[in-house]
Amino acid sequence: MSQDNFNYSVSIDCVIFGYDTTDLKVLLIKRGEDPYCNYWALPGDLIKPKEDIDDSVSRVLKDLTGLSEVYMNQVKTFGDVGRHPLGRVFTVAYFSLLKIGDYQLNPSSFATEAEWHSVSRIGELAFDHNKIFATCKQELVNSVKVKPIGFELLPEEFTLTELQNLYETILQKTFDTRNFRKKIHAVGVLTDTGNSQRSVSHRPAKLYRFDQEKYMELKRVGYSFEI
Amino acid sequence: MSQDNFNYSVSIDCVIFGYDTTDLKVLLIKRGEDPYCNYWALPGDLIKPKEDIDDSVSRVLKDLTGLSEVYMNQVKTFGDVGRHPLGRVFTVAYFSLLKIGDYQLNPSSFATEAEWHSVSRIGELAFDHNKIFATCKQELVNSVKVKPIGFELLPEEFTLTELQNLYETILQKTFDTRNFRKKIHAVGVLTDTGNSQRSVSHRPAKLYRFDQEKYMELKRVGYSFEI
DNA sequence: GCAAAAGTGTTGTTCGTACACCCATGA
DNA sequence: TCATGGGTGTACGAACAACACTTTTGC
Repeated sequence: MSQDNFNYSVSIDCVIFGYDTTDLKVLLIKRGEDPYCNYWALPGDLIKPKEDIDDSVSRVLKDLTGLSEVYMNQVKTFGDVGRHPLGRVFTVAYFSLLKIGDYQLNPSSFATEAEWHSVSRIGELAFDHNKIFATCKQELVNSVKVKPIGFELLPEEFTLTELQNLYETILQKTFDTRNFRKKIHAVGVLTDTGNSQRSVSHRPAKLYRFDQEKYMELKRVGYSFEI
Repeated sequence: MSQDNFNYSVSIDCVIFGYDTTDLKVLLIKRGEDPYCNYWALPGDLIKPKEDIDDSVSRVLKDLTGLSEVYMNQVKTFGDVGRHPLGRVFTVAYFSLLKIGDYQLNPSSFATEAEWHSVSRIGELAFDHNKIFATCKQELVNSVKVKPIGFELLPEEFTLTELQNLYETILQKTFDTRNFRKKIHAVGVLTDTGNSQRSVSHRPAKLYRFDQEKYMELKRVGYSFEI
């Protein structure tokens, strides 16, 4: 293997999902330079020479949102010959999930502008980012059916109605309230916090918390979640 | 983005599965050069400058086995800083499935030696190939539960017992014969060929064929298979 | 007391699982 | 005729889907 073989560039791109009580959103940045200047794009960056792939994603997430320990999941690598006008750039696509309330735009971010967009209203993105986005959204749908990752999108304490709305939004279908609650309780990864909603003009809902330990235990014994 | 950013190399590696009536196998090559000279390794190659990722995999498969149109599936990209001693090499891992009877080692292959190994008896492989292999094997297990890809590993015409053995081997569990057949027939992607086994010293089994069209139709209407 | 969302149980149906015997062939 | 694997149906229990009314709060 000669030096001639080290001619490529590799980046990561990240489909960052958030959820704000009614709507599934994705965080996009507006590009400030060519190519695709002024287009909305997925946040991403070139991988640095001494940086593992996952670390590169963590860095981008941290720079952009200020958050560490964000849920993330490698989805697929895109590398078609013509996908980047400046040369052969491979990109490793991830999706990640964050609690939208925790997020604050980092003003020193490399992007000129970052904004949440409804996943149902995404226009034409830079590069092949529409394709990447579609793939990652599908992967979110597949994952959410089988792993209890929905919690990553909700605040620490949440009501069962909020959880149900989240699942209905992502999976684009409705659930029967009673059956949904039965199923969730059967899974057994929720803890009743003892708290309730306050100052709502109807019967206040109980607040629950996701129990990471119970989930780990279930995973250990080979449990498979299915909503 | 300056020229300085085009310093990396990208390869594909392929976990090629085959099945020979009792055993799930993987095709490994023996490396003829350093690093890891004389180690068994996953077949793979650097991606060429004008070659899409999938095309690169097809090329490697064709060179090695003579086969085109082999089932293949991108699994994950590995790119840890130290994974390759000669520089920063990312590798996109695929698994693929082929009918072991169709395979003939191409004598002009780039490998010094290629050989089927039982998946249960894999030694220490070159680079991080043990990790890649484990990831791909797990992905095969996940996929086979939910997509009828098992057929890719069997000859054109096969018996239900062969199919059951295949699933039992991959999933490492046993199925009740009657229940297995009920489920397979319910899926409805098998066609009775009208043929039977010949010259077996017991009641000859019917031969079935996988019906690609019926499968496509099911996929179109949003069907989800579950064995 | 009324509007608004929270919360809760039962029943019928479907699906999965467990289980044992006769059949067709070659030797 | 015997050895070998091929092929089939039923009954029970578990899981899932459908469905309506009472409760708690703010105004």
